[in-house]
Amino acid sequence: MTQTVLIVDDETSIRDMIAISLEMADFRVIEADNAQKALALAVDERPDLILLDWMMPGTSGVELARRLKREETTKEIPIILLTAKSEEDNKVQGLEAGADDYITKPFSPRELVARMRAVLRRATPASQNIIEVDGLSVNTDSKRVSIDGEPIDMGPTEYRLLAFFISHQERAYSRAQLLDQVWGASVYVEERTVDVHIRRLRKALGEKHDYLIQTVRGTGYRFSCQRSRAV
Amino acid sequence: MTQTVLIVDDETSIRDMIAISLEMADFRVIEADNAQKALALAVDERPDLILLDWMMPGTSGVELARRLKREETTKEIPIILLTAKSEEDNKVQGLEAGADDYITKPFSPRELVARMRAVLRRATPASQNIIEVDGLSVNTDSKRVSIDGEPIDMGPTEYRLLAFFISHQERAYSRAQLLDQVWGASVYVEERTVDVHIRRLRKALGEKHDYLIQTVRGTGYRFSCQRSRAV
DNA sequence: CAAAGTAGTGACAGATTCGTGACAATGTGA
DNA sequence: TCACATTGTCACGAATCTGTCACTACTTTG
Repeated sequence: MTQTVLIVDDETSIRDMIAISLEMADFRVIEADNAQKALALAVDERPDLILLDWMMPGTSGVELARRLKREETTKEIPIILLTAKSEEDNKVQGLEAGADDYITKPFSPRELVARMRAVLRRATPASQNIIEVDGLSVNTDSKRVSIDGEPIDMGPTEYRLLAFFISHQERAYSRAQLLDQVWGASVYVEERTVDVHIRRLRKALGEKHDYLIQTVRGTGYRFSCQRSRAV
Repeated sequence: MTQTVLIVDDETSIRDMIAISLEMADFRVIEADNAQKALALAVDERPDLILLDWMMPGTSGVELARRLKREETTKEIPIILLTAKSEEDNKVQGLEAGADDYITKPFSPRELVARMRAVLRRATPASQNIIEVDGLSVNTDSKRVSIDGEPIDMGPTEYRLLAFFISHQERAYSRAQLLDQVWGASVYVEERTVDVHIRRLRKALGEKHDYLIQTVRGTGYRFSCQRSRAV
């Protein structure tokens, strides 16, 4: 879950110093020395946060901030302005341009990281790893399953089974394969045990979604959102 | 609220001199004469600031600074480097290692205290950092927790646990991860200890809010304001 | 249709995991 | 020094999960 930060500053030495501090604080860092490149990188890489120098030759930091906040793809990314001036009107101007915070040079790495965390906390509800199929969503970060937005409970084994299935859809697995994948290769349990857990999983999914777990007679089970037609 | 300062220097005479100046300025002082002890003390005592000698036999001050900034439990503690050399590249090297300021020997006690106060002031950003969820608010500056405006009490560990959780919502953490994040990587306690502190935290939150700390069976715990539906 | 094979289902005992109160050790401040 | 708060550990019981079985329902085959 490393977060990426884009540093935009025309001075290499400043960029480097910041980059080192941030990498130590476990951020991934990408850099740009002008507005043009910054814009391109922001769109391409979708950083979690942008550090923007106020003074730059060509397009200024404020102008760039304004543009970033206009673009649909980048408008959600929080921006912190770096400024050498401490005048109040710069602050206002910066915040009006859409910056989320600003910090006055010189600043300590500590202070910078602290501000960044504050901004990130405010902004990001932490990106989550979610797989969704027909209203059924499995969140592997919170280890939670929800149907039409409502979280539902199930046993650990049922959860692992579902998590495996939802990331291996449209493929039939034998009971032995499921035991290997979900229980682990070193566990010895009866094959029919799989049936019981499949039953419990179907029950947890409820009538509207239990069709997702399909029986492949003579083979095993399959997860698929395509319903089969009876012959 | 007396603040604690850790002095790390291999020369007893220098340590003593600094210690006396600082105690007179109403700081509590703890000392270490090598990197090993310093690290241990930093983790145990969580000083508010660390004064670190650049030149020490064995692990150097820079190296120690780097380590301190890597550890989750100590990375927030500001560091001032003491150096006999005044070369510019040392300064850069020190700041790169994560130091917040540096001061060149010889220095006057007055100057030292002034710098320390400056760093400590910077360390506590004026902006109030408040995270609020369903009437529960955690102020990470005042380190206070309140429910519906009413301040509530809890132990330091419970506070750290809650502070971690509230800024890492909707994610399941194992007991080992929580120990790493909240207790620190170098602390060895039983995993079940987490359970006990979870219990204490839940108790402190009271019946209306203890649902926020959810058990993820077979895994660990999760902070979330979404209640699950039983099946 | 009968027989054989395959999957669904409910129940249950044992195993695991978690909640909880108690306690001793330690730290802290008066 | 004493009272008090905090912390980590433990032991016990409660809650939940798990694997297995027995039985039923259904499907395929001959």
